[in-house]
Amino acid sequence: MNYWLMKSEPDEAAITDLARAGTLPWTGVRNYQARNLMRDAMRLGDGVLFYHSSCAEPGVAGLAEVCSAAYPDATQFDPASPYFDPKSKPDAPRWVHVDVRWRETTRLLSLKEMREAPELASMQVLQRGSRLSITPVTAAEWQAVLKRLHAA
DNA sequence: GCCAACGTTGGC
DNA sequence: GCCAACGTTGGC
Repeated sequence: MNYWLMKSEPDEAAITDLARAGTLPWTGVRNYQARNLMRDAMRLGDGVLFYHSSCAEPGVAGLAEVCSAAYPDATQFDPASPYFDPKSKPDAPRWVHVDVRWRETTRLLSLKEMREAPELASMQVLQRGSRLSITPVTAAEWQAVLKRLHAA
């Protein structure tokens, strides 16, 4: 069992959208490191911290889980999509993604609170210059986040 | 394979 | 809108 933090812009997909849909394909990843994590390291049932980014209140907004293996991202072949990649060919898809399933909509654990929490200081998403949209989370960090989320 | 130029991310 | 940090591109 592994744990991850996955960033989503709430304008595109907020935790409320995931709660409504049940599951969502994690489309639009166009970074090789993040793709490789989905393709090579994620397993069914892995825990996901659903993080809202590029918004007024960035932070962890809920919990989800990986519910599919990696498969080709259809948006890469769609010229009308902002994620269209003309260099990617259907017989050799460049971009893949997993599906995630909603588990829980939590209170917002803000980026500010995360930065102020000593037990979360090791989280990759908090490191200087970290931009990766998908980052691994240790079991200890996962437990620490859950403890905070479920505290008063 | 180097690396300068350019593009993107994402908090502020 | 700014800008630091990092990724990608493409000429050589």
